[in-house]
Amino acid sequence: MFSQTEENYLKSIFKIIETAGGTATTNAIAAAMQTSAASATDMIKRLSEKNLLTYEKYRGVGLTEQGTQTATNLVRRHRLWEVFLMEKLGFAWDEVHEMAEELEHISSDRLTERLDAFLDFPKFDPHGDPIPDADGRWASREQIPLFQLAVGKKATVTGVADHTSAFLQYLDRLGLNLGATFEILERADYDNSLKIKLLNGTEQTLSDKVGQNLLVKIN
Amino acid sequence: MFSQTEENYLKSIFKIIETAGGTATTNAIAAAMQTSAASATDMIKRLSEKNLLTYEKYRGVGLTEQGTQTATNLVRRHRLWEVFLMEKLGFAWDEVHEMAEELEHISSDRLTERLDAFLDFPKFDPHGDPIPDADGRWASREQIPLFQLAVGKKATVTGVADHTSAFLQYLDRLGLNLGATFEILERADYDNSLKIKLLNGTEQTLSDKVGQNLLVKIN
DNA sequence: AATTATTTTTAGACCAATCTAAAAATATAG
DNA sequence: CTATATTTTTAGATTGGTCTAAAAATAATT
Repeated sequence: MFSQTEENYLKSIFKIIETAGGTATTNAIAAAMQTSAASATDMIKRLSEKNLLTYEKYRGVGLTEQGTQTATNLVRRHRLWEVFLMEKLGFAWDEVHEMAEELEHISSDRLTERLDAFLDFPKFDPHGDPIPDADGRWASREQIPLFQLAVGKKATVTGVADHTSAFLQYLDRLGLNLGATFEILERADYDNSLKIKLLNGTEQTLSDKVGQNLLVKIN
Repeated sequence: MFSQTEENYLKSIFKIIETAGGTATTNAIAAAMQTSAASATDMIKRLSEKNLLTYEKYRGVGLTEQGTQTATNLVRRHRLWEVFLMEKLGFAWDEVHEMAEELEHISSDRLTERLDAFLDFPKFDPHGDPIPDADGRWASREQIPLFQLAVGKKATVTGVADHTSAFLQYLDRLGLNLGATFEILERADYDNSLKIKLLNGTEQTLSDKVGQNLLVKIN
């Protein structure tokens, strides 16, 4: 249907619009794809000719109905494969992204649906990000960044805002895997660092940066 | 490492040399890839520059050590994914080939090895074809075409020589899945057709063509 | 409002993979 | 051993995706 490159552009544009809102600029797209603005312009033209993007020169791009649908489906495939790689093949959560980047381009819808069933219709991937269903509907995740929580609250790790290996491995070392539960003991006003206590009794001090990027559910 | 096109050429060349023996001609390669001889020549040059093929103008091509290794690894991945698609996702044996054609290009060796373990290190794929191990060694399949069997013998289906959907679906209808056991009741000298009896008592008449393409193990 | 800076697009070139048409090498036939 | 047929290679063009450099449009500054 579409080339891998086209699909990757589409995913980047989808993400930009999702986070920045409104329209995606040529420069933002080029940066996300780690290429030149000239190349991005070329691809934007191609994708808008295929009715995946709405495009006005110098005014940025938006996604059409079909573009949104295609991008959503890519996200769905990517996250389902991530679940597969972790749950079934035993990979760690910082290893699965690259492989999923390749697997998401396998086009068969029947494969996607059977994989979904095989995995028991998961609603969230190993990073806590929601998996859209076959009709493109998203489960809302009731999660907030840790730093918004008050001292004394108990919380459970449900996801991350920073998907880098460095962060994920650091969390592993801290014992903060997906599903880990802890209590906030105190907050230092000086640098917004947090002291927490895990279920097994170990205490940890978390920087403001961790507090920003760790997503939790209040218990 | 290599492009999907390069990998597909390599696989075709591997298969040609495996069956025809010796060297693969430009025309044979072009036919297998459903393209022109000119395109095949181009790709042959590219692949021999990358040390995957031995090539002398007008004299056909052979595989280098590295070429054989790469092609074997592709066959390994393809067949492992076929096992996955059938055993874990429940696809029928005539549906899995196309999807495996895409999945085999996923490059991670760690993924291949974990998939192999997840599937319990299968030695044969759903069509009875052997799966080479990580070092490129093949399990020998002790299977012969049904037509070579004498009347009165009992046999078990272990594979097929014809991989078309038409044949596989026909076998399904006859009740001759992988692992099905039966006895040869009689052979008609006139057209080499065979009458067999399955374990559940049903009798079937098989044409010579089926006898040629159905691979079995003697019980 | 005029100048400067930034963003975006165009122009022209390149590489991988493909094609058609024609040329060169090899094989076959009389 | 020529003449013909077949196979293979070369030449030149095309498409998708990329690049650099330069031009055009928009935004920011004074």
